[in-house]
Amino acid sequence: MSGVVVETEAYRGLNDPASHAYRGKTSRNRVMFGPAGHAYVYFTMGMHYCLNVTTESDGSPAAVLLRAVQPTEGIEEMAANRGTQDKGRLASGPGNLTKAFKIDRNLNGEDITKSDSLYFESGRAEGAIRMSTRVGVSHGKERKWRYFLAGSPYVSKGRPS
DNA sequence: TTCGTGATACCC
DNA sequence: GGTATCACGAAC
Repeated sequence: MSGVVVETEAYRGLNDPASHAYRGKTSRNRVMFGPAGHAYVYFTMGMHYCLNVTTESDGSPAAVLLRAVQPTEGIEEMAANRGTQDKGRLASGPGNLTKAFKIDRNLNGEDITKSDSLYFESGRAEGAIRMSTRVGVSHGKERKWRYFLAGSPYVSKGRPS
């Protein structure tokens, strides 16, 4: 299975009230404090996993949340995982994304620079990248740290310009 | 719009 | 020990 990332959000620990790392290191967010290039997978809202990739150096908590992916390979498998045929929504939203790709806590802390099961390739989607405020965040709205591919049907619902 | 859902973190 | 909060999604 693979796809093109079309929507992300940035979280930078200290001084970012929306970040899990804002209140310091905990057992849950510890991988955010580690070196860059690791997967941070957490369970939230009682039913959703979210996939992040850590950035910055060891001791500096920061991560990028992957919010939406445009599926390219393994679409049938993702559809089966999601229980829907709606191609435009297979991975549109953090919870949907992890479900489509079967991502769970087994991948928490995975080194994506070495892993065979989860990794990224360089490249860039066609189209304009736009920024907006992050979704579902009550504080820190002055930071427009949500990035998405303009006009893509694969980004999650609610597309402020 | 509303409601389900459960881990986490923080308050006793 | 209890409980308020939450980087959400699906159904209505």
